[in-house]
Amino acid sequence: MLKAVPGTNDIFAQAKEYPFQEPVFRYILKTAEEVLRGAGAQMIHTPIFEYLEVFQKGVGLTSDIVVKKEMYVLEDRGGRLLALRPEPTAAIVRAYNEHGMKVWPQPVRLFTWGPIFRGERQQKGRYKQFHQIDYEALGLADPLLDAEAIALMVRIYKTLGLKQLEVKLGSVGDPEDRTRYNQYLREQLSPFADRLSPDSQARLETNPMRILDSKSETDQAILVELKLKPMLDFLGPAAQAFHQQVCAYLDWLGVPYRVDPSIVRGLDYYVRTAWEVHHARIGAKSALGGGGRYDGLSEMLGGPRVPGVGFGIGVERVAIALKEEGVAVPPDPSPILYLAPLDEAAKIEALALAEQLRPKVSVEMGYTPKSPRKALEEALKKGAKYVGFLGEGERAKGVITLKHLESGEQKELEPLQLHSLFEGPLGG
RNA sequence: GUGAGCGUAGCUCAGCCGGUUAGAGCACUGGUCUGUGGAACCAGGGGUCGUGGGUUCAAGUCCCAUCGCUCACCCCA
Repeated sequence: MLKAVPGTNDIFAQAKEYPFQEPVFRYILKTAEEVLRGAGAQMIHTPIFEYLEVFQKGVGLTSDIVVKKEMYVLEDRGGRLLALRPEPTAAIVRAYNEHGMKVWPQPVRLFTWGPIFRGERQQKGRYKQFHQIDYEALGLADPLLDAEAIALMVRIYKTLGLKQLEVKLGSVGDPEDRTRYNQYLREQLSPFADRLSPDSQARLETNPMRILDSKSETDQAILVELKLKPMLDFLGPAAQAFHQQVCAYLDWLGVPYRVDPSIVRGLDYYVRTAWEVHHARIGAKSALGGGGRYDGLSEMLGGPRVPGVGFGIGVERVAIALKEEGVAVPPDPSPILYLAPLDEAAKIEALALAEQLRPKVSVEMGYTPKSPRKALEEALKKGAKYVGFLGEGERAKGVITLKHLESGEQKELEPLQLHSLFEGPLGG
């Protein structure tokens, strides 16, 4: 039998894996949408695939997404290469440029949500197709926007009911700063090159900063031994001031964070502010989401200089965190009325009545005639408020028998009376 | 790509030292109960025991291979 691709999930209410239940996803998306709309951001949906170049250039040639070939690439009829989006930011910047949003009042603040694709092997909290909520503030390079983005992100988590959060804030500096830092790291680490893990030896050339968060024990031992200075010590005056301003704004807002000098982002386009929000119990990957500033991204895509800051929230990881913290998620709504046909002829009568009452009243029905007892049990399982019986007796009198499940009260009503009953504030 | 653990009903699992016709609970359908409350009892449907090969009089059980799943590494959400 064919199965879903490993690392992808069917998301529906009864799904066995708790976090991947549709009501949980809806709760997360709805909450995020309320927070972000409430903050004046506007929803945008970009296609889930773009020309490959958008992500190649946007994400950076030394990023793992490109280097390790984690993008799903497809070929269009004309031979153009397309890619399923491995992250949303580059596509949003592309859209900003394509639609001339630079003439709008700046900053332009956008958000989106949807599936993201990366060719990775599945494990807990990591999937080939996962979902992100994404927020971007474009067109203005002000640390106030960085602080606001962090505050909004934290607000989303808190509104959802999460408590065990930690914001790790750092700065990756400006490109010049990073060049100086990488140079410093190469100088310090080169003498130990042969003792480094193979991965890290390669990184020594391409991106020495990545060595810093290597999980290899020998690498870490070397790092500890060398007492390397953190990136933050290499910030130029501008980046330094910017970082301090972000911190000051966060202090002013009362948003708790911890400065983490070792924060390194996986995507090449980040400059200055970089942060991650972590949660205690998500499995090996504890990041609930991350964000940063990417002032150079637009130019990498061949556009004008457009500063920007934004974040991505991993929906699956938030779902796992909600489960771990035991946060109750609103269930699917129950029907108000359950119509129970008691014989064959009543089936169409029930459906016709349901159609008349819908959509004002949420009506479900039994599609197979059953004994009143069975019908009652089914209505209870569905969580209905009322049961309407339609059978021989009702047909003769032109009524339906309506029973209120909680009180047990029951009366025979004509269809018109039924309509007016549900006119009322709660449906009686 | 690498490593480890696990594959028996839709789900959770039991199945001893290899031994007759492969089991339980949940879920589903029906009956007890022919027009009234989630129960209980009874019955029923549902299985290529992941797949292929080997050992054996005999394999769900032992051996080999293979596939799948999960977790972890790398890295990220």
